[in-house]
Amino acid sequence: MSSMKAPRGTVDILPEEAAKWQYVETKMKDICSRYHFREIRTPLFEHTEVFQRGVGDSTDIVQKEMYTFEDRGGRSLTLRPEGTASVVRSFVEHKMHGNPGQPVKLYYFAPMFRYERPQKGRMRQLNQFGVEVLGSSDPAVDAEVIDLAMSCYQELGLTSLKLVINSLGDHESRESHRKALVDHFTPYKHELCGDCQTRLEQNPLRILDCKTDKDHPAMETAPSILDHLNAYSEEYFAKVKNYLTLMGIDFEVDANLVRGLDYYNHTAFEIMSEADGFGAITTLAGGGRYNGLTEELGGPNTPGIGFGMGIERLLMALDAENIDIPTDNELDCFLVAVGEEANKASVKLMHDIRRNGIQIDRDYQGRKMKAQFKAADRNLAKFVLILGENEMDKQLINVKEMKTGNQEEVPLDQAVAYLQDKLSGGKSND
RNA sequence: GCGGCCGUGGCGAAGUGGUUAACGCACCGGAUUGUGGCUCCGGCAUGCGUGGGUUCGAUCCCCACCGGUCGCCCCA
Repeated sequence: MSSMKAPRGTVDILPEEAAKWQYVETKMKDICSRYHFREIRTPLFEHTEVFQRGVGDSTDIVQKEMYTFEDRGGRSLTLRPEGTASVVRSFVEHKMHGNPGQPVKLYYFAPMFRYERPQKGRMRQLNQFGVEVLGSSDPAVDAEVIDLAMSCYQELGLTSLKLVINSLGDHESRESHRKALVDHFTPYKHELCGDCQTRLEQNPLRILDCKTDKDHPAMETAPSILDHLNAYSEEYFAKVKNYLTLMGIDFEVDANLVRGLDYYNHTAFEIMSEADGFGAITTLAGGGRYNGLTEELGGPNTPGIGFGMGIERLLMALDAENIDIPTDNELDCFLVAVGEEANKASVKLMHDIRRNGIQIDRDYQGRKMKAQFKAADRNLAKFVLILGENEMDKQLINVKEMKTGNQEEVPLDQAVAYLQDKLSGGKSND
């Protein structure tokens, strides 16, 4: 019984909900087209090593959240937990650095899998929309990617948004900062939480992100990455901020924003919802620059930047801000057939109507006319076509416009043309 | 992985240690031989997440497990 339910942390997206997904996807794709990004579809799973190297061994994702399995050939495979590693692997594999149009601007719409305890806004199968730009280290690209993400939310009507950005600097800056962090926190090592004691050695940057130790006095005086940026990194960050300002995009700099994945450097950003009642989880999207990741995955040194955006969280945010997604539930026509002859004729008639671009459905329960009309009403049919014995005798159909209640007799062989006229006329009059 | 709360028909929701498990919505049928609403009548859980235990007897008590939910960690 219970094994016949959707696995923990997964959900079925039923038709009513799926309509919203379609709307959102259409909007994203339209925006991507305007920013000249093209879609890429990579496999649902990869060799485990792609994520170990791409996402980073020290990350929570790799350490405890991956769906890893062995296939019949003994290969270790993993359901993708995030999008960037797969896209970069594909970029390297297909040598896209040699493609004519550089940089390569890609987007994807794909399910991700993470083995976690489910809660509001956190699923084991989640869906992300994301983009990646490979082949440019122009800060204008960083700004463009952030702008694209903000456009997605804003064009859907969201307003309670907060954009937070930071710079993690280049390798030299990070090393300098790392040393400073280790020097700073080592004296307090025994006062920090267990995770942070480990982080002190593996990735001291992430101590700044710790919620457990956030009130520790040493946190306040911790060296900021922003004080360790070298000239190049500082200028880079300044340009990104300047471009955002030029576009009128509000942001907040948070020196403690470090992001969970190992591959980030320079620009890191997060977009959060500030809507009431959004729950404990507020991050809608996160991303950043990952120069060096291509080399990690065996390709030539190619700069890159991208973000991932949770669709479930986006829909939650729309809900929290009471934004209704327009869904067209109306049905052009519903056919009411009574009698065996009419039943037979309706099969052919519906076929013709559909081939001519008009929607039509009918009753298949053998119900009486009244019940069929009820069904037509429930399905929000604009027109009901009535085909009974009387109509069959005269080779015509009765067409009733539900909104007005008007009913007309139409010769059977003119039904399609009549409906086309009525339906197009109705649209242009609205 | 840790903690709180929860688990009764398609949905919402009463309920009690002992054989009719309320009610509302939805759905189906009838009153209405071919027309959407309303009204009225009728139908709709051999079952109370699963498995054990306590008991003469459990949906109701206990335990475990599963699932949901909210929060922690972390993230989308």
